[in-house]
Amino acid sequence: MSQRRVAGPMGVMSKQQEAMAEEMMELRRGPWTLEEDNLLMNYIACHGEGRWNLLARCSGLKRTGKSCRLRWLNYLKPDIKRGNLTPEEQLLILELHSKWGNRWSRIAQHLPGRTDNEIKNYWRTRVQKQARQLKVDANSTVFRDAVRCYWMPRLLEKMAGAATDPTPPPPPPLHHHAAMAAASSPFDFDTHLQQAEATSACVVPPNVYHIDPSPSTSTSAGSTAAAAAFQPVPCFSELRWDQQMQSSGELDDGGAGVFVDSASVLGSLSLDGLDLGPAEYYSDSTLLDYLNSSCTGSAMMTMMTASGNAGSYNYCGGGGAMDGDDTWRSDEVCQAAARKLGEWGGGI
DNA sequence: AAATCCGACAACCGCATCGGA
DNA sequence: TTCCGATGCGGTTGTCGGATT
Repeated sequence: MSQRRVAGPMGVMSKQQEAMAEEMMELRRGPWTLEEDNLLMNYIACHGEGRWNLLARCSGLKRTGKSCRLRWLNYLKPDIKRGNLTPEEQLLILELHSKWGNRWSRIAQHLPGRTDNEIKNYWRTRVQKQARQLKVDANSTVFRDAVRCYWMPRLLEKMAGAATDPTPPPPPPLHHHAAMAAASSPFDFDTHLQQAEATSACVVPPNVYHIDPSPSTSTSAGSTAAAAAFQPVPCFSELRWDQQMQSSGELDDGGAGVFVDSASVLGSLSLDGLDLGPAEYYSDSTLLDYLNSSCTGSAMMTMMTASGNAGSYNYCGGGGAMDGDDTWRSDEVCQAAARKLGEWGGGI
């Protein structure tokens, strides 16, 4: 783009002439007004999309063709979907980004109504922020593991929660966790994605995943990572519990931070007044499964130990307490991920 | 109540690519 | 084959509104 033709019969201008013309036209910049939006929409309604520079000259808009195109594609186009990204969409973005990196427009093709700009902003404001808080690079394997093992399951829980009956289930049977895992049917994301690509269809994964239990062995950002699937594992709620326990001082778990140590204290448990029975019947995972599946908001859990000490803990897991972006906003989440990754040798 | 901070998102900028002359 | 306008893409900046101090 180093040279341009001198103005000739085709009406092509030199750079200087172009600058002068721009100056005369006083090209507008910054936010679009309602009048400009109407002008643009009317012009496109009459003449269709494309030929953006021509549009800019002929529509009466004092904008560049680029600016017109961007305004239309990112904001005015009728099929643009507004509002927060759904958990399904967030999950898809995470998954596709792990495959393709910053190929925003390509990712956007799989989210009907969402623009590349919107997805890019989402990534920068939400995802990269979490990476910063974890003090890792957003493209690092460590962070991808955190996404895969913590964030994605959380989103899946939300998706599952939205699709199920809101009434809490009865207290869990023993080994409830294993039963849930066994009930999950496997889902291969890559296969699903390939089918969708072949048909140009929207890729929305089903709610049920099958887990790859070895996060630190995750491979490249390619197909293996994408194929990693998930079960409803105990998630960040576990660590919230853990923090509550440690900070309370009522039940000293020795700082190990594992709920099962505390739960194994002889005694009884109750949740919002509902007797859950002897504490020793509960492993951390069965209890957490129950909490995750039954508590849509906060709940008060009480533990009475054999020695008569009572401890009450406010459980803040479940869908209701983690609506929206809170999933990732909380400091506990970051600390949790950091600690877990440390356990895996993630080296934060 | 005012000042400041911060997150979200719209918009801009520079570069790459494509296609027509 | 070369040139150059049009378009697309990704990175960055600017602006605004809500939250916090």
